[in-house]
Amino acid sequence: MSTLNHAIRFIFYCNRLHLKWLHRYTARTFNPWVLSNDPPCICPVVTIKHIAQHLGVAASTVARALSQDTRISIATRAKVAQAAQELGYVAHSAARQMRSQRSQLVGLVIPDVLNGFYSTAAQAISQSFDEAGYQLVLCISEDKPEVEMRQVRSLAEARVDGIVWVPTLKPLAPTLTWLASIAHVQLIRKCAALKADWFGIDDTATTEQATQHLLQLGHRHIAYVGGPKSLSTGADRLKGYTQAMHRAGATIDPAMVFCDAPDAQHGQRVMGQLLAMPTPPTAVVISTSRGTEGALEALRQHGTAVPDQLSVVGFNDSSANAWWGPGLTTMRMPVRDVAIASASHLIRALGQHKTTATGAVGMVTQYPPTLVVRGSTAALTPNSSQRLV
Amino acid sequence: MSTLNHAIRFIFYCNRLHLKWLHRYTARTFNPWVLSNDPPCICPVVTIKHIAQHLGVAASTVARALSQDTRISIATRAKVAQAAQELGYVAHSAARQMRSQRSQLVGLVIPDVLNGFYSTAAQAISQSFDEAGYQLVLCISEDKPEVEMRQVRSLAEARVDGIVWVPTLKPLAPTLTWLASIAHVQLIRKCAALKADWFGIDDTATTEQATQHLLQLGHRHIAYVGGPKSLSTGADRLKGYTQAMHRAGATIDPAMVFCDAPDAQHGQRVMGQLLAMPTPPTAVVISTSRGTEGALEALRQHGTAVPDQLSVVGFNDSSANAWWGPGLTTMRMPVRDVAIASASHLIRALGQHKTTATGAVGMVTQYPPTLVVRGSTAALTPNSSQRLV
DNA sequence: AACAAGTGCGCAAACGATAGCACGATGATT
DNA sequence: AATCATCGTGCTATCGTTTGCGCACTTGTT
Repeated sequence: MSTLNHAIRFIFYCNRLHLKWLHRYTARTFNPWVLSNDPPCICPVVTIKHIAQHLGVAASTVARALSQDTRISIATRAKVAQAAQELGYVAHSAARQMRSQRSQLVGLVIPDVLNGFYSTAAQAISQSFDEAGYQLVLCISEDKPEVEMRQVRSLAEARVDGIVWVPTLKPLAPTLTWLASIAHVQLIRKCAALKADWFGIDDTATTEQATQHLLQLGHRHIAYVGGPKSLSTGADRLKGYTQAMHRAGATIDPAMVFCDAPDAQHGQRVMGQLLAMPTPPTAVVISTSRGTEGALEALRQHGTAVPDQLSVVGFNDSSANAWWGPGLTTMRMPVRDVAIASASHLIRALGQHKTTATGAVGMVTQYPPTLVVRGSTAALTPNSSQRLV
Repeated sequence: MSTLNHAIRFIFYCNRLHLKWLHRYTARTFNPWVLSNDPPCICPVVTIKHIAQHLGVAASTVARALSQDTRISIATRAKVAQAAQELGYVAHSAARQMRSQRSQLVGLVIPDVLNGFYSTAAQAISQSFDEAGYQLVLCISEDKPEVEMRQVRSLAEARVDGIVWVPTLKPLAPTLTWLASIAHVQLIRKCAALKADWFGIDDTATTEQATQHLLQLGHRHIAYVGGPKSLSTGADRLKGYTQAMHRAGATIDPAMVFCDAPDAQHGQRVMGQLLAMPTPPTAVVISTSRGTEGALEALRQHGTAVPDQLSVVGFNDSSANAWWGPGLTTMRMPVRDVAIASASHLIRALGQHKTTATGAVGMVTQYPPTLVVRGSTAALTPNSSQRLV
């Protein structure tokens, strides 16, 4: 039996060996801070552990001291603050995000930043979020759904807390899926496929006012140059024009209504077409920002007399519009107000730790536009009406 | 020996038992995924662990499959990809950043985005980084050093991989300290206090060309309206004006040289002062973008005849400049090219895992401006010279 | 039949900050 | 004097991902 005895002892030995192993293993697992003797220091960044070691306190104490936790004594807090300062500590937001589930990032998806309309919005939104302690991730979608999709995906991966979004023409399905899981507001344009709080302009009113203004001046042959109908802004602005015309009993010539890409090229080309017509319109309403630029260029090139030969209402007021020829009558929009409102709304929602922007998703906040009358519109004169005969 | 044999077998049995134990233990310790029975599911986000559980493989396998690691069989990779798709997996970049030490974020610090000069740069930089797979964190410093400092601090905390930076007038010391630890390039303006690669315009050449143009037209009494001398751009542009004047033997009247805030208000006010002088200049060089806007407004309000009464050279060409009065002669700058070059340079540096932007820090890349001559400048006529007598 | 090389995948250790729990020390209360 | 509340702090699990190491199994080679 001595052999068996030995064997049993051997078993116990094995047991202890394993336990030791286990112990060493777990011990190695949770305290691997070889901070004091670390020549292979690849990352020269100071962490709270360094501060903790420096002061001889625990890392958690440092963390709490830095976040002004009242449980930590004032004296300790001061010491930690000083050490952090001396050692050049810079917090690591990604690590913080891992636990707190909040990135303090928000995404802004806009089609274009050269367009004064959107750059104004971007500036205001940037300021609002900056003040609220959020960082802004800028995405320029160039109005391309694929680009927008990629960017929204990236924002989702970055776990942005919220998104301010100007939808493109036809957002792709994955875009909507990803967005649905993030707090977000829609800006300027509405996306019917995804219910969300919306902030924008009363687009119908813009063109309605402009058309009414021209009608009151006696014009009846009024052309319209706008964006695509599939865009909410395009449809609403067309509606404003149509409504005003119908109400005044004016007939709409379908050949004088253009809804296409909202860019300068389109504006320039269409204005060229209008001017080349056998019986051109006596007035024109343009309802896109870039389209206005193109149209003005076309008018300049053709040497058209404004407003004698043609009355023009442009879109999106800027100081440059005052310079153009006789001064451009335009629709001025409170873009800055809209942008600030949308940002504030999102910030408020985020402050309440809501994943969806509000309880009542689908809120609509609409700002009124103003018509700024300058020299490019005038009453229908015998001259211009004679041209039609 | 049969007893011993049994004992030995028993030992092995125990070993296996222990291993199993160890296995179970570690399994409980390190795999506490109560994923299947988790009613208290706070975070509804799918992680690689969920995918792993779904497929019955290890999380590491999923991670490798998603990153197209060749060690994982094609079949497994396909299964993982499909499961990720079905479950709606979205990677968590913060967690990735924790290990990889790369955030795929870059910061852009510019003074203003309403200024066409900077919005053009922002657009180009945004596109470049987007294509390279980086996300852009936009910071608008409003030319305020404190704001800039706070924003750079935040960028450092976000551990951005790089920064494109338009320095403010007098960057604060901490700003420079934090920036020094991050790969960055300076854009447009130089910051002497912090050596870094710089991309910008040949600022001296801008005003030199403009002034030469006016001198060739016969002007001698040429005023200058620019930005502050403490800004590298302000100093260089003033230098260009001075050099051209000296070379032509023209005397510079200190009362006609204005270097102050580069905003529209200053431009408008100074232009008003110039026009009110007993012997006003016959020509003026304006070397800031916003200053030009203000000056044009002043000229419009005063009803000054341009170029008969006064020749004007503006700054930063835009389509609006062509509309203004007789067309504005301006200095056109390849802002887009500069911006793209700076972004590409930073992207290249980041690709080489460099912490500082390049080996040879302090590289200077300068692009030439072009003078676009329009109607706002004309030869000195007897009329305008008589006014001086 | 034994051995070497290769393939496919699992384990667990990080990354840095934070929060829950616990523990010792002090002072206050019964 | 014993118990309890309070205060200041420490320990460690956790977030989701990546990666080095290593095991098990398969195939090719002597």
